Amino acid sequence: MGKSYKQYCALAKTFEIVGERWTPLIIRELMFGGRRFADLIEGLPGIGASVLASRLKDLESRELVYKAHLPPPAASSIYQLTERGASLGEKLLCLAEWGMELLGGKADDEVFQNRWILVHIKTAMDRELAEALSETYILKVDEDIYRIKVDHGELEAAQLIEIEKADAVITATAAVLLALHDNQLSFDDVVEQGVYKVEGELAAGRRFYELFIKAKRPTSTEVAA
Amino acid sequence: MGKSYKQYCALAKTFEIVGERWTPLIIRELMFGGRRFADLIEGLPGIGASVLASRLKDLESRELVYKAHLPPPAASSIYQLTERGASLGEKLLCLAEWGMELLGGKADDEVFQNRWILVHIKTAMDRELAEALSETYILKVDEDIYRIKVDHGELEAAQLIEIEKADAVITATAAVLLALHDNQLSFDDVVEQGVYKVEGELAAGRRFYELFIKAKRPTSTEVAA
DNA sequence: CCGGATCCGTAACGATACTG
DNA sequence: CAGTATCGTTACGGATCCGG
Repeated sequence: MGKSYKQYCALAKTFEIVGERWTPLIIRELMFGGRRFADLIEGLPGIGASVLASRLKDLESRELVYKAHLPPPAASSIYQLTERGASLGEKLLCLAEWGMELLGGKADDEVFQNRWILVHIKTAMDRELAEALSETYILKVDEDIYRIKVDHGELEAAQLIEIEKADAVITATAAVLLALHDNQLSFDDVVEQGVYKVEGELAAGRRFYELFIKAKRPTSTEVAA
Repeated sequence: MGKSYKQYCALAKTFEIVGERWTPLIIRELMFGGRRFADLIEGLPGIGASVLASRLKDLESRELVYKAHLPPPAASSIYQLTERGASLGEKLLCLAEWGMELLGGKADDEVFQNRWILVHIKTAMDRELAEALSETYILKVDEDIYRIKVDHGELEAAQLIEIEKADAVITATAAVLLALHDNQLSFDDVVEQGVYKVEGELAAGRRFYELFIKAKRPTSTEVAA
């Protein structure tokens, strides 16, 4: 695969793996559950099938990813993170946190997939607020359903097939969530307009917003001041 | 520069910068003080001058690095991290922490530079131990001198021109420090053999070892069990 | 349809040489 | 010392094709 840096340095060794094009994004895609080859192709627009195959082989050989052969009648196989691979994923979120400021409003030529909201949620969580909480939310974005569970600062997020019970079920479109995060809409407005629906406790729905969506970075008006 | 992923995702945006070959290592090189073009070439064996120039331009344009023109008679200029660049460096250390396990003993074809000990120290620090401490160490490795200051969990590390006073001055070769970290030598042995010299408080010299050098990962015997 | 392998044109990289 | 210029080699992106 890529050339080694030939340096006795932990940072260099890590970036021999994760510094190759697409590799960190492949790990991101696998962070919230196993995915098939075709799913990955779809989630990574622009990647070539040959590059993906090659990256997956490399990650398998390093035991960061393994291929699980589903029993018939599925007749398909999915790629999953090993425990070590998942621990790398957590570290990648450190960098995502740094990159949060690079994210202004979404440009027209940029792709966004609902699933990435979970990345956002895991990195943007207000840890101070989360310390005092123990709550489970269901988030419905378009056709996708996610479970987000906070337990005294610990966060668990996953994609679901069907709705489970939770302290609050929140329904919104990706556009609304992004606009909320970018401070283009206020929480009260979206609730009032019915585009951020909360079933269950309304206060829990607000806590979800405070925890995960509300921008922690300066708004454009604050920057101007 | 490198092609954009065209994804509205903080992780993708970050890796458009730091995912290019050499870029994370350039930031590593700048983490402990400004360096000249030629210094960088020397610290990054294998990089081409054209690639380095191009990476530095990119980092400058993103305001992660700036070029400081030293006043005459220095007649030279150095590259430095901006504050934002330094904050990225801190995040990179998260990944270095993950990669620590990839570091076995040093291979013969691998390069090692004394300065990287500071990377190691910043990522390997035993945080629990550090919480209770407030101490400054001088580390002399071959011709290089470093100041490492711990203050209740906060760590500050820099390269020095000359020795300052500190709680302990430790003198050792890089080979000894690496062998210590790899558990090939014990602390008591190296002190007794005089290859890990401590001026000042001996106990402080031992704390330095416990804090920064002692391997936190399983030894080969523990793995076998 | 899924999971690739193969081929091909283009862009990035590494090494060396050259310049202010 | 601080780069730029050139050139051969490698990696990537896109398309096509193939076996299960």
